[in-house]
Amino acid sequence: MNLSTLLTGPVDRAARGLLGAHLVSRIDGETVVVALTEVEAYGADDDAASHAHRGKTKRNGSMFGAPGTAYVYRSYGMHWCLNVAVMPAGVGSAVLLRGAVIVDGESVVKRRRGRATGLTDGPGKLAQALGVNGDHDGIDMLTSDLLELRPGAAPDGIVLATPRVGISKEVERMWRFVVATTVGAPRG
DNA sequence: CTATGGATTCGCT
DNA sequence: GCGAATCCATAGA
Repeated sequence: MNLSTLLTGPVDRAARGLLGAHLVSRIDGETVVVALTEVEAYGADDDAASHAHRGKTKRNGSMFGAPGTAYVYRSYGMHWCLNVAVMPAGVGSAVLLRGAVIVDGESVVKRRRGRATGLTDGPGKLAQALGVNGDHDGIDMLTSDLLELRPGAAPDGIVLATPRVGISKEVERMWRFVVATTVGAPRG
């Protein structure tokens, strides 16, 4: 199955299927490549934990974009979080990219993050590692050179489904997917 | 108009 | 383990 097909389908399926996919960032002229190891699915009206729950707004508009559209939002006033819009345009579903392993560009990431460990094991960290900020909201990651999503090898390990992190509603929905071989998988 | 509440991270204890 | 840092769209008056 190709990425476009995957991203047009149900958001929990898409999230699970994105594990192992590669994300290539060429932001600021520096290349960083990561392989996704931790994602969360966020639905539309029926998912009270989702930003799209109360409909389309200026802030979450990209969530309603075509499959593969980047939805970038500011979290807690200081961090950026990167999501991939899922389902046909007009439907507010997205997959939050929470964690990854670095495939290429580790030195760039260390410089951007200002540290040598814990580089990409959290949504804010991952966005910073890739150089993603509010300017990149709305980018089509299936066609952009700046931020490109491309198929990768299936995850080498068991995939766990757990409750999502940091939310207060819909806690029982098992929509966080983590590759179990990720050593020290956070808050599992 | 003002108040509020986060899909978090880091440093200090 | 705990709390501070810090933005701004949304909701309510």
